[in-house]
Amino acid sequence: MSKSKFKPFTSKIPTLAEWSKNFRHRQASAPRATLASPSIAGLGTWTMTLKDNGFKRVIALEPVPAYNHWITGLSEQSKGIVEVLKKDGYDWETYIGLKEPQYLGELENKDWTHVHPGIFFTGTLPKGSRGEQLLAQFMTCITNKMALFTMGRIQMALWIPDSLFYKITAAPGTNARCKMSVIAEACADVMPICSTGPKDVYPHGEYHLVHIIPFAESQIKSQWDVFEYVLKHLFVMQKKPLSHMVRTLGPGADIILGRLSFDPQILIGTMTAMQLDEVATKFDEWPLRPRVLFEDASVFT
Amino acid sequence: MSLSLARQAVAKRSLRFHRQSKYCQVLLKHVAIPCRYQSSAATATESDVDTNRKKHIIMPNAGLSAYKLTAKVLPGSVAEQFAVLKACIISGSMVRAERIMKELYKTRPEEMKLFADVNLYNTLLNGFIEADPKPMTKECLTWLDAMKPRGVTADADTYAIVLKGFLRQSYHTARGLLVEMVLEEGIPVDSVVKSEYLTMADIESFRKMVAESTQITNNNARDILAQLEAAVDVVLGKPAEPLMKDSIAEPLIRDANFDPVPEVKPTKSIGVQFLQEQLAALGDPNATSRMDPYDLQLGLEQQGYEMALQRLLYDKEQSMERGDTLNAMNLTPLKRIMWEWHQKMLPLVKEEVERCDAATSRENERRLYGPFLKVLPPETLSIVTILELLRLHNSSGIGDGMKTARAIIDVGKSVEMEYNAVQIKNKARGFDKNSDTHALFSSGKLFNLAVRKARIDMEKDLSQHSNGMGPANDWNPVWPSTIRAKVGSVLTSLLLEAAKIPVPSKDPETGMKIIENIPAFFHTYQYVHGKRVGIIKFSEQLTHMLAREPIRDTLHPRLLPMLVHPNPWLSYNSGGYLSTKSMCMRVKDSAEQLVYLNKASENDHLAKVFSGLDVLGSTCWRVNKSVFNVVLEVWNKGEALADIPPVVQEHAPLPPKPENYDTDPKAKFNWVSEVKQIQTNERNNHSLRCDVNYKVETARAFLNLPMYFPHNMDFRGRAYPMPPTLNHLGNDLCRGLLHFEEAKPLGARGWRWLKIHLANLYGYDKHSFTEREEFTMSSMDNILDSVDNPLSGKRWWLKADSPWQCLAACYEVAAAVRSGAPEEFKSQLPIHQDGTCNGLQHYAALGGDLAGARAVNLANSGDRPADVYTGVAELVNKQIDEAAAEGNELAQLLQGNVSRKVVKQTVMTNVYGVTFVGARAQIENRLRENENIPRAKVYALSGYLAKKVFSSLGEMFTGAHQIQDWLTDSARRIARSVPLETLQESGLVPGGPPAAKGPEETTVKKRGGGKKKEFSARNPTANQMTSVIWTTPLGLPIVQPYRRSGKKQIATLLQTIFIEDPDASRPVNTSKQSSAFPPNFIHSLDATHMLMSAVACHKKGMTFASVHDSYWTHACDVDGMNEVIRDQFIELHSQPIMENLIAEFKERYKDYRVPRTEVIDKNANDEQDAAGASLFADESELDKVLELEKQQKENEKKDALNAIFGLADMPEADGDGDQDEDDNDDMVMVEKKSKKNLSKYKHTWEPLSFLPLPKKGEFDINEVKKSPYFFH
DNA sequence: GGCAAATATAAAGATATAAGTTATAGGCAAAGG
DNA sequence: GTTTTGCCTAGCGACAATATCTTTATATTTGCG
Repeated sequence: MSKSKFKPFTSKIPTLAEWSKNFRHRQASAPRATLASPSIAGLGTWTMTLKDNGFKRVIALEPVPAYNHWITGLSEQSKGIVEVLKKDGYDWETYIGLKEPQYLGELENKDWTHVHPGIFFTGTLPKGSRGEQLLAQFMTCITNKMALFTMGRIQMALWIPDSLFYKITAAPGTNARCKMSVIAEACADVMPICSTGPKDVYPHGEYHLVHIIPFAESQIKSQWDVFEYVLKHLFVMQKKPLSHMVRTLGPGADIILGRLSFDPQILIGTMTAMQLDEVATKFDEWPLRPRVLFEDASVFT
Repeated sequence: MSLSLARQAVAKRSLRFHRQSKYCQVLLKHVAIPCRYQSSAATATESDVDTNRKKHIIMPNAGLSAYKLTAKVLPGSVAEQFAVLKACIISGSMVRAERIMKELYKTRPEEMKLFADVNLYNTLLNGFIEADPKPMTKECLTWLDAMKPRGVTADADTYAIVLKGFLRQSYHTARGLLVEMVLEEGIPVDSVVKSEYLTMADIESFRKMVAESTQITNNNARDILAQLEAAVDVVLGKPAEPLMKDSIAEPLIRDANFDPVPEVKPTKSIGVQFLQEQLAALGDPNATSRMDPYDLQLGLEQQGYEMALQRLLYDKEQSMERGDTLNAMNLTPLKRIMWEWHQKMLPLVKEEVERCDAATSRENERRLYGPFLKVLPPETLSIVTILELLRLHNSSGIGDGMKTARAIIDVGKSVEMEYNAVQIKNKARGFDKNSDTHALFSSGKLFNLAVRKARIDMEKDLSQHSNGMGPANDWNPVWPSTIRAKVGSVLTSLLLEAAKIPVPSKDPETGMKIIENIPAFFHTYQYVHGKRVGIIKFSEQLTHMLAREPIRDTLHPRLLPMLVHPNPWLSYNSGGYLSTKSMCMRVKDSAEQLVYLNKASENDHLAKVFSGLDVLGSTCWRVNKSVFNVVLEVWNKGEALADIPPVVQEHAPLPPKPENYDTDPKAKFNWVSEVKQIQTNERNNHSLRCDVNYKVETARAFLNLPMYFPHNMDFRGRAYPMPPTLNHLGNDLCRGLLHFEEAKPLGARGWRWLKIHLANLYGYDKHSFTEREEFTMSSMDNILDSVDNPLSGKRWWLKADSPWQCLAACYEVAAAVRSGAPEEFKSQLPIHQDGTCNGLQHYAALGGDLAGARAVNLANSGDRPADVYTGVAELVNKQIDEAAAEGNELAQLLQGNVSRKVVKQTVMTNVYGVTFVGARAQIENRLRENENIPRAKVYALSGYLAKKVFSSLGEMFTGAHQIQDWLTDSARRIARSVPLETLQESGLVPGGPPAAKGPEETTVKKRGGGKKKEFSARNPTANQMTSVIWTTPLGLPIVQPYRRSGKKQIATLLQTIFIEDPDASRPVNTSKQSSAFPPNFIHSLDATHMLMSAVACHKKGMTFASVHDSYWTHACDVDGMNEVIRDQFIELHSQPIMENLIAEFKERYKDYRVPRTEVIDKNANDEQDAAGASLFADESELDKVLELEKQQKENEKKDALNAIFGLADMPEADGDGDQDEDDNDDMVMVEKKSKKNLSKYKHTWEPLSFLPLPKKGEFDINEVKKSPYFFH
């Protein structure tokens, strides 16, 4: 049942035209710039596609000299459309640098009622922990309007590995439901565009292109640190009811159960982002809640 | 003191000997025939070879099935069932017990044949007899009859139990049994009467039976009855009360200057005084202060949780009596709340027990842990749980909490220990024998190996498996950790439910004030490196409460220093504390170590090791009151000083959030980690402060009392005191707080050594003895000032390397000086003689390394001690200068910056096998402290320097390095090796038993068929089960424990926990085995040297203590000890240690095979070599490769392009496919090319062999005798 | 009432979890095309 | 079947990942004649 909820992807590769169809509204609003973060090999290709597809300016983030060389070549033949920045999309500093006027500084647009008309972020996330971490971070940045999203409600199109795709799109009650799906659910539309076959790309594995459009307003209203604390603790056991897991938030935290608008017997994994946010809010209001919410046993010698 | 007291003790006990004729007789039998042992000693040289061979315990490889039989390793599930069985018997659930027995015989017949011994049966039978409400004699007889067919021979205890049962029912049957016993089993009647399963009343009823059996006509029966009567008379003819208080017992506290014990803020006391208070409080007012120390020690060990409970109860009742209202009760808030928890928890425990009783066969968990909840009353279970949880506060680096796994296992373990303690206490008859041993030991006789042997033999005569404690033949299976965890989790979860704290709060909606009853503890989780860790946390309110109250209420003391001599080690698990069962070796999760130790113990190989440990334990200590007072003052002031951390009142204010906290993840992250760091620091400081608090508390508790530290060993044989908090291995503070009990006049030499000692402690230890002596004399003003105004004066002592010890030395020196006649001053201060880089000393001795020997003072090297670190630094500097002259930039930067300190750590850790990386890190740290070094260059410089240090070390200690390498290599070979049988069993080598193992075969197939790789020379890891094992010159078998972890998840009530599975097959960790072998081997040698020296010192009447390679004695005995140290070192190294080692290896690993990879295609190999060479040498070739790579990448790119967008001209899959194939072709060609050039390898098994030993150098070990700074 | 098949249940094995990589890089052993 | 990837990185003393899903093994029930 869980699987049937997802749009099945054919291993057939969509053509560029097909792909473009999915971004029709974008074409209408004539994008002025894009960011590409070609994190994995072979995707200089991706940059090239963007170049050939009506973007006015493509800023390519590529820190690895070997690949950088490649993109630079691309840049040269692109007549100034493609611009190479030797920065890593993984680095936080990169996004500060991008706010410089010569890059995206001019385009900053604090109006979140509309999707940012001028900036489009795209790239490929690597398989493994790094990519996962990065995607999760993108989502928290959206909901908190941090980093890239200080510049506005920027839409993204990301190539992500299979496993990540299932996680980020997991609906309440599904097997892949996790912290990241909750945050994604709360702050953005995540829509599949197309997929690769298992061996189409290196490193091997299925990749999916997802279109991420931040909501005008995140559903997470509680204080972020509190929400994160609550989320982290509750998701230790998703198959247990909230009434059980809420106790792990603090001694006597079950007192907030009666203050909720829904049945506390609900299983964690089936809770919606809004419900979780409500828990976080009530938890925050609870006078006896633990003072310190940072509790990383960061024990290094 | 010890002598007079000991003599008294002996005299006193000898009275008991008369009563306890059996012990007396046996003891005399053995001791009175010294020639038996002398003769063997006389022929020792002659039979040396023989004994040497026997000295090695050799067991089948841990991977072989034979191992399980020989080593008698109890499988986990059986161990679990045994524990349950015992718990059932103890709690009277005999029906269940019987069912378990039947089930065991049905499902585990083989194991039962091996492990179901007469002691098990006796326990079971006794359970039937003592069954409530009436003896289950029928079942008893059934199982008695079942013994013989199952190969279990009934013994006197068996019959005692059965007879006891029938005496209450039918004299007829009893008589029949008696006759059967004597005639068929040949068990003498009197041995039955002596059985510890019989009470005096039981024996009394024997008499009654005899009296009522006058009409018996059968001759045999009459005869036997007569014997019985006689035996009964022997026992009952004596006073029935065995533990008569000796009124002549010397009062424990006999210190002339008995000081009033000052109060420690905020805590009061633990330990002895605690015990005394308790005893006094519980209506034993007179006995405490004049109690026999032996009994007091027993009391101390046995002040179980019951005591704590009763104390709580007592306090409570007292306040009630005083008419306190509930609110104004004279209990501290904490105690009151603990009482409430206890009250709340009791019904919960009781309910749980009932639920367990009612548990259906479906409720497996309850059926498993249920019986264990019945071995102790609910009151005890409750208090144990409360106190254990409170004790674990802040353990495992968790702030205000503990890891769940730790908590529940500890609770379970505590329940088990308490249960054991209660068992022992309830059977007081078992103790006399023990105190006899103790008396014997106190007299010093047990250091005579012959007497020791006699004593051990005697114990063996009396009981096969005596542990010196409790009923000799008790069958007491240990609770496997799974059981402990489950039992602990039940109790813990009940406590979590019960323990609440009322806290004022308010409703956030209405703003109404309310009281919330929040849990004192709660179960939660934390993530560490993405892994969940279960935590039990204290609520903040509880933490605050704890902080305000003395630790004595929450810290249930355990393993305190002893008041009397520790019991001598008679077997691997008998010795040390009087009634707390302890192991002579600290073994963690390595069954193999235990097996070898046990075997060695059984075969009497450990006598010398044990007497060494006994000597260490016999050293009597006192708290140094002068130092203690200063410590106390500092502590109460809350000042940070020396090792004492400051009091931190409130949390430090958090740093302000940065401007861009809400927008920049980096900024946020930095701030969060800063906060976390602050929190960790606060936590660390707090636990440091707690640690010091425990130490000070312990010191205070023993302020006027003698202290003994029972010792045991780590797996290499290094000795450690068992009391964990305050001991002489602790930090400077601990050491400063302790000195010898005995005071000995300094004499001229001692006075000199005292002065030298002070200089050493100050840090002035690289100079000649005379210079050091002068240093002390010239510092006299400072010393006196330190003594007179330790805190208000110049605080000179604080500048010392070891301030507290230095202060102690100052007191001693000052007192000596002021006595007017220093040489007559009686000193208690231990004087240290430290090996100079002891590891290297042993290496140098083994390698016969001349230069090395000089560098570490094995040979005299001048009028000052040679200092390896300086030596290495000099050598390095020389090389650097040369390199700098040649223009090496790095060397130039380093010139003049390489001090002794920079290289010290690396040189020191070199013997531990530090790697280049580690060494570089160390040096890096040192270089960073130096401002002359440009930051950016530090890394490169440290790498460069590390290399130089390594090469210099190699130069200075050639022999040592060769040996180190040889050891590493040999260990690697061993750890990779596999016994021939394993190969034969798996059919890799012909010649094995032709598939005799039916079931074995199938299981192997099952496993192999699944997913696991097949066992072969190429893939041997899963079957590499061979640990490196060797025997020290003293006979201690050493087993390196490094294996792959075999942890499994275990379900408990709170969560699953992850613990080592005792049944898991755990292949060795080859690299750890080999890299750790050299240090372990050397440590086993230095441990040997230390134990030898300990015994030798003791023989000469010197007090001895040690911290591994630092040997301590009274000042006046330093010269004597120095001689001993050297003699023992020479004796140790005069043996062909390395030759013995290799011989042992060859014997132990006879017929072992090592996987070997060899090149079979010579040509291919050559080709590859050529190709490899060209790859780097030939420019054009290199270009070609690069070109190829480039092209490959291009193809990849194209490929990806096609894949993603279908941009290729040809539509869809076809084009892609072609493209793919083309690409692949290219790539394959490249690969093929390289593949063609690759050599073929063959994997084979070859016999385990060793490299020849490195050649020994010229150094003559006897030089040590003449080296003044060997230890200094 | 006996035995085999089918089903239920338990044990064992796998996998995901969090989230900046923590400053370093070489040697050796596990794993996999 | 041998290159690539990955791990750890000075020893001992002080211990310890866990929830949940998947697969496999074992126990129990059912079904049948």
